[in-house]
Amino acid sequence: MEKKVNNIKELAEKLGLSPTTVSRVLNGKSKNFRISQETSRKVLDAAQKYHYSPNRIARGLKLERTETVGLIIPDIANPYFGSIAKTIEVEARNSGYSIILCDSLDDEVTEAELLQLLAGRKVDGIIIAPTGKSSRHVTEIQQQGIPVMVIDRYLPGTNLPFVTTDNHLGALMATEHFIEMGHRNIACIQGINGISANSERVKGYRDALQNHGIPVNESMILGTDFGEENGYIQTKKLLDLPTRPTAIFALSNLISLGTLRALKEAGLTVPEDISIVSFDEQPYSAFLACPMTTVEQPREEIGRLAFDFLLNIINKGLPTQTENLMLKPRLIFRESVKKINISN
Amino acid sequence: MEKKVNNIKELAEKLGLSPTTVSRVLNGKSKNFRISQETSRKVLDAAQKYHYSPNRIARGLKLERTETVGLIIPDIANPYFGSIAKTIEVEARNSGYSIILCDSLDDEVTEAELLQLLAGRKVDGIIIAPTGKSSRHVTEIQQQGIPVMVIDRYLPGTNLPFVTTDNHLGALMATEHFIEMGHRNIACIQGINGISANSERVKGYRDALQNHGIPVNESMILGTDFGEENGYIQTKKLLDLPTRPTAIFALSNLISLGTLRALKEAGLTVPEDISIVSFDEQPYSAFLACPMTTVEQPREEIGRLAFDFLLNIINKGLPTQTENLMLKPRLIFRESVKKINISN
DNA sequence: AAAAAATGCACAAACGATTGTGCAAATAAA
DNA sequence: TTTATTTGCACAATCGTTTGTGCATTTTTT
Repeated sequence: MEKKVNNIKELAEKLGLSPTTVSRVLNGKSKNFRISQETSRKVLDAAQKYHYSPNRIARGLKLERTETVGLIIPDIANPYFGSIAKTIEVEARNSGYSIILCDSLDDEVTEAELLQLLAGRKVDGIIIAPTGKSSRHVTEIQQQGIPVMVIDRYLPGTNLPFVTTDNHLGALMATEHFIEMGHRNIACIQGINGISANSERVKGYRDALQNHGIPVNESMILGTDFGEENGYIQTKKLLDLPTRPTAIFALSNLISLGTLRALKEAGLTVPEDISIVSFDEQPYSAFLACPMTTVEQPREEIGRLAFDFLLNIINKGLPTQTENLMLKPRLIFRESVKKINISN
Repeated sequence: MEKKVNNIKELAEKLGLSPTTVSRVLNGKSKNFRISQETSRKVLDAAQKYHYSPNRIARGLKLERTETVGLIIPDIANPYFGSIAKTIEVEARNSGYSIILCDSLDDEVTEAELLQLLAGRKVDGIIIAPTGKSSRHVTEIQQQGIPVMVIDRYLPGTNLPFVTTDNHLGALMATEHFIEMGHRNIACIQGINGISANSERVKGYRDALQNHGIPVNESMILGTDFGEENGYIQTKKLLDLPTRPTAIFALSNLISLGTLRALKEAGLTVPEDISIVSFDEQPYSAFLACPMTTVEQPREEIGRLAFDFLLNIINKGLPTQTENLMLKPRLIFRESVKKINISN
């Protein structure tokens, strides 16, 4: 095996050529600069032989393009985000990009810091699943000229392009399923109040009820965030109510896990004692004590489209308004919703 | 808000100083180069005022240090790896490093490509959860002078430093639990045959049996990889056997999910019809149809230690042999193992 | 007061690529 | 044969840092 060559100058010297020529050949610009076929071939062969590949840092400096994309995720340990991250990474790699992964720990301050960090690292673009209600720090980054793509939710009042699930539809379908099964007193444990994904889901829940002439009981909409603990706490509250709901709509996979914990503690079983539908399909959904009916989000598609759009913005500087997309979720029917008497 | 300054030269001009001085102050080298307190203060103030932060690409080029670490994971959608990735990212960030995330898709060829990719991106080090049996491509990277840290398993015959769970102990504990509960015919669905994590677990399984004078039935050790499908297929095979095992030890969280699917299809329930213990604790483990007894790996510790060690190697060029660590797992008792008659 | 030492900072090269332009040599046209 | 055109490549600047060294000026020592 030939000794590795470390930079373009060394390779050029071995070939008796200038770095200019080598660079142009390696970047496929031979034609534009009238490099002869013969020279081109020699350069390419030598590059292989000596295992030369351009230093991407130097390249990035000169080109002001790092072929790197920042990805900010509230919790990469959550398989929902994990699988989105996976698709994004693979999709990016296929286009020559790498992903700088950042976990915002579901914390707005951290998130703001991460955005600055990524800007400092000169990423070509950022994909973010925002954690909080505030969007100032995100738009600021956009105004600094860094292409940003929002996933999982959108940020109202901004022109940040996004790709999300149609959360309203998902919640509508789930709630209608409850209603069809005879439920009237349906609780909704929400995530962060005020962010779009949550608002849309709650709105879907409300709309479904109203469409069927069922009054919305505001005390049945409760919760503070998408975590497990929230699901646990809110469920306990619900169980303490004089008239318990017959069904719980959990707006995230972690919330429903918390709900299950609270129910178990209380010695209640699904769906006999209480029915559940959860947002976010998971590999284990089918194997829970009671196989869970879930709203499945098209995670692969979200990831793929988010990166593709980002790439478009990076390359063509597309007007960002056009890049908004809401994908249809799917309701997966299992056994966690019990059919009950309408009279109930 | 003051206009942003884009490079050190601009900032130096505003201050009437040279880039040299500005750079030295910003890097905390004022003393070494006798920059006056007054000048230092001015520089620091101006840097804040004009929102200047050094271009990390240029810096990386000059210093030959990118403050970037590559992370190669077989499947980031798997929450086991997700939570390891999370700790690593946070730990790295606290030390000024960023993570370039790569998903090897559990494919050796991809993994080899990713290692080259990361080398080309001039990462300061690499943390890898290797996917296959081969370790050539990993040691090659190490020989190129890039610090490498292996997690989740170790690569025998190399001097690649690693931090893993004590897989032998975990499997030993799990199998002994089965035995104590009266099981004698215990199947073991393994992952990739030949990699350390798997071999250690299988060895733990064997040793537990032998310690108790139970002969090892080789046909009860089966399986090809850590995926869900493997768990499904092997379980079906086991169920077709003339004398079914009374217990299944699944060597990964995905395998046990596959096992559950097969059992469900066959109309069998846990633990009445068959007992299970699974490697890898998960948030949902407690809420499965039958709450699962699991072997929990110390994921946070693995991630944290892996990065800390890597940083040591990067900074101090420590001899890598000293950085090996095996952490104790914990057996979490739930209800998936039934007590049966010894006579059985 | 002269010599020595300390103080405070700047020059310019280097990291490894890319690129606008320029300039011979070879070929074609007149 | 002379001029014009094409072919094939190289020079040198540039991206934004960092850093070894050098050089005035001020302060201290003798």
